[in-house]
Amino acid sequence: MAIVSRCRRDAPAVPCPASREVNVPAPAYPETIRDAISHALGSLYGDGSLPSDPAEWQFVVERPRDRTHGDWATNAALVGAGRAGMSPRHLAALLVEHLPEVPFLVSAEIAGPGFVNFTLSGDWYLEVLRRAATEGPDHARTDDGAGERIQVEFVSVNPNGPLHIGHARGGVVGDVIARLLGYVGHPVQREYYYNDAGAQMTRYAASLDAAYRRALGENAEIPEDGYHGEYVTEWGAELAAERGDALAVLPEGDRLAEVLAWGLARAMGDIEETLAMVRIPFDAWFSEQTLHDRGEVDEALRRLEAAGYLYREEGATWFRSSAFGDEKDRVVVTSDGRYTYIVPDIAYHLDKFERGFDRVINIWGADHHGYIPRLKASLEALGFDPGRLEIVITQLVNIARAGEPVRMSTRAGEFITFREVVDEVGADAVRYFLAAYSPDTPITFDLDEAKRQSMDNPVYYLQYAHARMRSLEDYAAGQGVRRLPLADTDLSLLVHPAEIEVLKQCDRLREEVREAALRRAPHRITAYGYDVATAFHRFYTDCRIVTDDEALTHARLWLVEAAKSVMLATLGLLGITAPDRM
RNA sequence: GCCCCUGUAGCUCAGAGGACAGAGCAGGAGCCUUCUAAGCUCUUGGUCGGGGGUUCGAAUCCCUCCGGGGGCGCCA
Repeated sequence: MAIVSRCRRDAPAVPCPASREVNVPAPAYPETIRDAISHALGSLYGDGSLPSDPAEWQFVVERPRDRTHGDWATNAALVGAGRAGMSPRHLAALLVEHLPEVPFLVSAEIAGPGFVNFTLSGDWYLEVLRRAATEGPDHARTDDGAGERIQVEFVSVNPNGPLHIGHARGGVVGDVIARLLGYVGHPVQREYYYNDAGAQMTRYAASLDAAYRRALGENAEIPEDGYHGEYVTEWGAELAAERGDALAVLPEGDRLAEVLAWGLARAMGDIEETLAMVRIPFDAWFSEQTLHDRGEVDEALRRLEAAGYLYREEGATWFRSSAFGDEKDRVVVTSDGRYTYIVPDIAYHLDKFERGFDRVINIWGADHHGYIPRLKASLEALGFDPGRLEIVITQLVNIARAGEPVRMSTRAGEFITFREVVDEVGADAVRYFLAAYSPDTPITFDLDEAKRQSMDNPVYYLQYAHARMRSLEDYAAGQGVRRLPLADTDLSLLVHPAEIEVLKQCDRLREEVREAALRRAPHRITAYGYDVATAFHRFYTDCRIVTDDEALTHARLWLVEAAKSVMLATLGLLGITAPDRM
């Protein structure tokens, strides 16, 4: 049936009167259009109009950049023209003629070099409203990821000091990615891996021990290669205040073990607390020590050996990672018999896959990117598909004050802690800022600027939209307006361009989340939230919601309800609070 | 030297092969006796770092050159 091709070119941009149909199942866009195109191409192939099977054509159905081109567009005719042996526009015409009837679709027009632009009826947007308003913030969830169990491992900072802003970026990016993956249906586990067993912890203990003894009045020096941050001094004093000289009198080995245990708990406590301040939850905290205790570290090495990828040279044991694309082989056992850090890391990743995750996503800082090839090499050597391990690299976060960069180094100790940043700027603003840029983009967080411009911060723009929605509810209630049931509301009264624009933005939620999840791109959601807020603020300015016109008031209140559910979904995915008033 | 990221409006950044390259901020001009002006409208501003190539079509993919950031230990 070719009915759609005969639709008027000047089809009204505003909705037609609301359909009185009650139980029309809502199709999913753009999938429905894609199916219709495939169907049309199939029948063209079937009747001999196409020389080859179009089933393999890689066409897309996407939003046209220019809004006047309609709601959806496809490049199918451009993609297939070559193989069909006809001009794109001619193929597009055939395609349009063979399109089956599609609910809510009012026109399919050929445009430009051979695009087909699709326009949906206003009824579709009322369908969007109904769904969003009645089902709440979860209305756009999908089951795309139902078959793929994913673990997101992030932050994973060693427990030997406070978190800094770079760690925080990984935290926010990982957290939002996990939320996105969950929204599109993946079973997701969020895990924090901490190294409580290595040389760094020994150094940390020695540093803390020195600070502790200094606090007791002893003449102790923090080792050259130790940790020199202010917090070490503070925590040493804390330990002294808590335990007095009870540890100082122990033999050195026992004392250091005690200090290490205390310091580990102190650092982990600080880290957990800081993460809680910015609403970054974890399902599991995985200790490296447990891998040693269960023999998994030895086992990992044994399996590499059994696979034939270990050899001895210059007194050390090497892993032939270069056989899997790494630039050179790596030492796994040092000449004095100690494992290098990669061994427990290999054991850890084996453990992950043996726990049944189909995919493992690690969020790492840019300074670890060189480590990816050897880790993937180890998985491949042990028979795992390295493609199941995915590393998201976040570029650096620089801190600045009044435009002056602040240089930071954990070991040198000169750094501003994440906790301080949160105290200064607030959890919502920090989360927004850290989520708003592509992980590939280095960012500079200027504290003075963040404070000075806090009222211009886009996060408030989003939150303000929500606060307005809530305040409208309260105002309506105060005027004695009780929203009618949706079925008794005449949504066809919603014809103002600003109203339609709100619904069009609401309609984007599902596809935006899908794309952001697929691309591991939290920043798409901050941008989308901004668009929703813009549409809403404009609607608020252009249309008075609560008026003497009762029917229109009810319709608009339902529109507000739909927008609120989309805004809540967006803020929820970003982990940003939705204030009732500002 | 090798590897990764990056170069788009004055500034900060979106844009994973499509139509006329977008947004915020900054600059200019306006909008509050009515539901929150933390808001809204209009507007100025571009050799997508340079050069080749692939393609019907390139900011996007490939090569090369130039600039910026980061990483390259028997440290984690």
